[in-house]
Amino acid sequence: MLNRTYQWRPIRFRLKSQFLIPTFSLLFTKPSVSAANITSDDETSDPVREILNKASTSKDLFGNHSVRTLIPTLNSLQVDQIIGNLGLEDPDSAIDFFYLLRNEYGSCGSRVSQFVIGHLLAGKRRLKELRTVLEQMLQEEGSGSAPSLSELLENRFRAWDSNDLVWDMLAFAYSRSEMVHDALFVLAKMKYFKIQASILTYNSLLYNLRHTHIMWDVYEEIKASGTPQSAQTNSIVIDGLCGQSLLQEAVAFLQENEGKESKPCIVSFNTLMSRFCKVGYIDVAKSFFCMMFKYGLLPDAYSYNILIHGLCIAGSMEEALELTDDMERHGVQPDVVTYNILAKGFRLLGMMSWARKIIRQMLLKGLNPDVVTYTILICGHCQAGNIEEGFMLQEEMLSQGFQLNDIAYSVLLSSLCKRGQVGEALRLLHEMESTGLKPDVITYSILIHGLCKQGEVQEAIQLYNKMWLKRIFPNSFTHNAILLGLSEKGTLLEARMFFDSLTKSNLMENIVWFNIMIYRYAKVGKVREAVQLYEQIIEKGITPSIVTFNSLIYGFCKSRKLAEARTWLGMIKAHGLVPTDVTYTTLMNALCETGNIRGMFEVFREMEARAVEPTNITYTVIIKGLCKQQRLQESLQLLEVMHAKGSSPDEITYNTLIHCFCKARDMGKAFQLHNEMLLHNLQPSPVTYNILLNGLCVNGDLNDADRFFSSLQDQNIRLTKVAYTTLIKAHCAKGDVCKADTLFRQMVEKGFEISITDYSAVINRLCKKNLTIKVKVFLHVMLSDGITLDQQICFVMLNAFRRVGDLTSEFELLAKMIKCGLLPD
DNA sequence: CTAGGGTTAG
Repeated sequence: MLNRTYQWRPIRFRLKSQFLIPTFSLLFTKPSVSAANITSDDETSDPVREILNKASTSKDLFGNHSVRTLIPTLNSLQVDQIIGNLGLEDPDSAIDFFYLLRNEYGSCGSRVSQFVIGHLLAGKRRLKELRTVLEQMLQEEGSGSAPSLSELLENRFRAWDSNDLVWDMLAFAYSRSEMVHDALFVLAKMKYFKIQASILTYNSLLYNLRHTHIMWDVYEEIKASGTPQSAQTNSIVIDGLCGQSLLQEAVAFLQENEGKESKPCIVSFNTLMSRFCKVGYIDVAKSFFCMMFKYGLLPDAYSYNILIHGLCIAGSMEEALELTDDMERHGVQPDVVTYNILAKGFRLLGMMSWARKIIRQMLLKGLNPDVVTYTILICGHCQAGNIEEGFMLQEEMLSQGFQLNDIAYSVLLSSLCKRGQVGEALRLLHEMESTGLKPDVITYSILIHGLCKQGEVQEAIQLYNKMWLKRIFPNSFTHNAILLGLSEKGTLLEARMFFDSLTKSNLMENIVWFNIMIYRYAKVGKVREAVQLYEQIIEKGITPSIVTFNSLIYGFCKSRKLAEARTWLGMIKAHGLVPTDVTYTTLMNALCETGNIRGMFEVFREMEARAVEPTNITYTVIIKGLCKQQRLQESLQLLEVMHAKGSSPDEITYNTLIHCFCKARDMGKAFQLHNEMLLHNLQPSPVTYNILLNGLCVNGDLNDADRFFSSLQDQNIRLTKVAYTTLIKAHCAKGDVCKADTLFRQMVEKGFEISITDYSAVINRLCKKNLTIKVKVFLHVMLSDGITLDQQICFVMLNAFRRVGDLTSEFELLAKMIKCGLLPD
């Protein structure tokens, strides 16, 4: 007590303050807090004296009306004076006064007052409150404040009772607020004053530093300081080691340190199991689960949930359900998390009816769905393409008093983007922002990817820049999207430049960037460049993925180097990877294209032998192969197989078959297949119509083709340029130039871009029929369209003019050709 | 220490 009053003595403080007012006033407002005790009355302002008087006479200080009216008039100095005095006389009242100020007037007094209260709380071992007071202080001070706060504690409070405890709590609060450097500064000060830090403080610091090697310094210091370790200490180290991908070391650490001094800790085991599940070693996790029993530990709900989660992610739902039963048998009740994990497992497998069954079970248990439950359901519906159901669930959530979080919004955004409704997605982003949610790097990446997929790379880059402005930093996913957009929309060179800048500026290079580039090179037939990138991957020690190899194989197939493509199939196995449905389908497609149907079936048999499930694309390729051999009945049978297997044929499957029947001059069956598409809710594409139109032109009456074409136009069905050129060519060939002319004009009016090929197609056919007058008309239109001639079409026309004896036109054309440099002389 | 969101290939 004496010591305490000594520090509070106004004499020393006043002396100092007389010289230091300018700087000190910042921290201490004005001289002594306890001045009221000692100094003459005129130095103590009236409200302070009045409140202190009331405090000594009345029991219920704060129920007193006149005190209540005085409080709002107090300034910071006066608050310090009251707290300082009350603190000496009546700590409880001081604390009450402090809370009253904070809760009802939103003021916390100066740092001095806060530290006074801190010491009083520490003295009464009200540690949680002490932590709150300090954490609030640190929120306001921010990082880098440790030196000034330490100085205050050192100069003004060192001799106070419980001062050691406040120091420790200050370090702890800094650590919890993730101001690690400040925490270390305070710890250093404490070491200097020989104040022992508590294990809680050490653990918190250890936790914050667990992903760095400094973790060991803290750990060594804990040992050196002789502070008794808590059960938590070791599990933090274990988690840290796992986080640094040192799983072996983590296990070794557990074996060395657990169960020797104290009972081993469940948390350590849980941490290890969770980490091993995450990297796919579920069997290892299971063995830890069993080991717990040997150590005399009973797994808790976390242990079960972690293992159930691991099983669900691996798709072993049966085992996951068994373990859930086990859990109940051992008297550990499955909780909301357990059911959410199971529901997610079924969702991942696309088994939404089972997921709903799980949720029903949960409801029967009297557990209420939470935001995560709803998010899983929304995700499941969206995944199945039913966004509308997703939005209905959003409504339900809101009516249940849940607010959608950023993850639920991301799920909805992502499925809108996948459907190509990026505009809708952007609208949803605004809705999200208006509810106060902050889109994060994932949300932005989804949108950027959506925009890039739609070819709106400029907009994507704008969003990318906006993200930077909001200090949300793009990650490799974001860059994937931009690279993808550039490679699809821009030139290959542009994409390569962006790719090079990515690989140069990023320490962690991403296999997906390489895969995107390799695929692009493969697609345009630049296998050499693709292989060069593959060599770079190997040189840099990056692990290639199955996509890398599939893209390379695709490249060799595109360049008709099938033997090499097969060699690369061997490389997949050499790298410990497994060929996928894409691998085999790519090869099968290439063999089919070259007419090697036997080879195609050989690959298919290998695929079956390796138990790789064929997809609808695989079946479509086989159908294409069968069609090539005119095995029409078999291809129709395969279509039935697809329906039966639930491997739904898509629009391309039908287009393949329709094309095949058109070629076989069976237009009836072709149209029947078209109707079947509609029955299966498959929207025929412009390609479907081109195939049918061409079929009618080649096999049937041109009038049928015309009628079909107009009916499509009447229904406002989207058609491509090919539909027009198909009909135009047919009319040219049959000699109805008038009709061809009309269609050509229509095509131009629709805004399609017309090239020399389109004119050449018409002119070629007209020339064949010696319809040179019409040729001249088309030539004129073409030239006025700004299209330049090429040598090939000129010679065709010259020959035609010569045949019909139109010398004038022949010379005119020759003159034009010389002007364009199409003739040597 | 457990549950919910984003990437490349035919």
